[in-house]
Amino acid sequence: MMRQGFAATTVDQICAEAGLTKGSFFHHFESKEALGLAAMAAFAELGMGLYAVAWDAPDVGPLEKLHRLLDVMSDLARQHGELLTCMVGMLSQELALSNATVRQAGEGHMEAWVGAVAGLLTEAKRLHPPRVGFDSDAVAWMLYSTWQGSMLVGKTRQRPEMVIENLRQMRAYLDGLFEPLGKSKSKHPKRA
Amino acid sequence: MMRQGFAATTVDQICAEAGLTKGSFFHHFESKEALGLAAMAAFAELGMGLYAVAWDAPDVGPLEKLHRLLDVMSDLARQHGELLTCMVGMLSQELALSNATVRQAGEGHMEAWVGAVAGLLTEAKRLHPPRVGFDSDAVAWMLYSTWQGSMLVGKTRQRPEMVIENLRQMRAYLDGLFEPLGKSKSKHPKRA
DNA sequence: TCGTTCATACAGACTGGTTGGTATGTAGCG
DNA sequence: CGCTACATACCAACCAGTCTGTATGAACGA
Repeated sequence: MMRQGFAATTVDQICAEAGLTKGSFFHHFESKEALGLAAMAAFAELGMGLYAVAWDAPDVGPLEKLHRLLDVMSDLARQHGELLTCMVGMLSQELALSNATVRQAGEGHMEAWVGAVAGLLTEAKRLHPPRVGFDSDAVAWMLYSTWQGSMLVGKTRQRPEMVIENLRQMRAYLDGLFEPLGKSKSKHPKRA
Repeated sequence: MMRQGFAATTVDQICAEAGLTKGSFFHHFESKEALGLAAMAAFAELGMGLYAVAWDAPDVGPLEKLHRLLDVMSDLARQHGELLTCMVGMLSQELALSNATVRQAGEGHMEAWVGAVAGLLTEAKRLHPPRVGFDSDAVAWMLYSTWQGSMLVGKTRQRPEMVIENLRQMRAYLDGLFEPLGKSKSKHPKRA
């Protein structure tokens, strides 16, 4: 589904790759749509597990956690190269306007990521009062949108370096929110 | 295709909506894929026409042109609301990894937008030397990725306000590149 | 220990509707 | 006459989903 999209992926193909038959498929899944939802959920859980090593790190400040999150995302881009694709973004793009169930599921998975990041941003605001205020949710949605867009464009251009470069700029944007000027600029030296 | 994706949109459906028959369809298009490519090209041309009113404005500086471009994009988000979708992003997402022709076409359309924006950024750098240097192409790709991602996420959340808010933050990011601090902050007062 | 029961996990054949694409014909027009 | 723009009829392949059957194994009573 990540390679071909939802509609172009047939149940027969899935069964062949799984080494099972259609009878078995429809024993486990009520419909093809149900599998799509399950695939999204499984992918999201997998991803959240990876992200969690960043934001669940003990004895680490919220700003550092955000940087570690960007590290994880950069690693993903490096490891998966031209095949870096998000199941949630993929199925949402294809089905959001024609399938309300999938749309809501995608929205939910997105909210989970954004909720965690917004929490870190709010905590970071408390510890490092920024010069100009900002809305944690708005910034988190912005970061998520850029992340999704980067994977989409990076896939189309077959250029994972661009995704990493975009993440570098996200880092700069984030730092800019907390370090308006002059402050400890090299606190998080050239990562990613 | 923007509502359902490429694969889920049948030639019969297209013919019905166009008020024509299949015989006629395959007289004008060699295949369904050819229509997809044509749809992408038509959409890109339409979009570039809208963007052009920003970057082809006479007697206007490059930075102002960039801001007008963001104005155009905000207007698009406002006007199209929950249906704001890019044909290029849509078909690229679905087909980039399984259809090389569509992938290259999508890449080409993306490059056209990015090329124009990178040109403006380079010109702006000449006129308003930024405190820290940046790569025009990298920033342009970042902006485009965020634009694509915002449309994707905004569609999934059914929340066009988020797209507009993201564009606001893109504006701030852009300004931050040229106005490190203290300078004429309200040169482009609360637009978007 | 053994037979019975029953639910689960799977296989495989089948179907009715659909799909992209083709073959053929024709109306209109310069 | 010949070319373009369309229509009609048709097809073979395919698709999601169904139906029916079977192997396995746990639970249980005697």
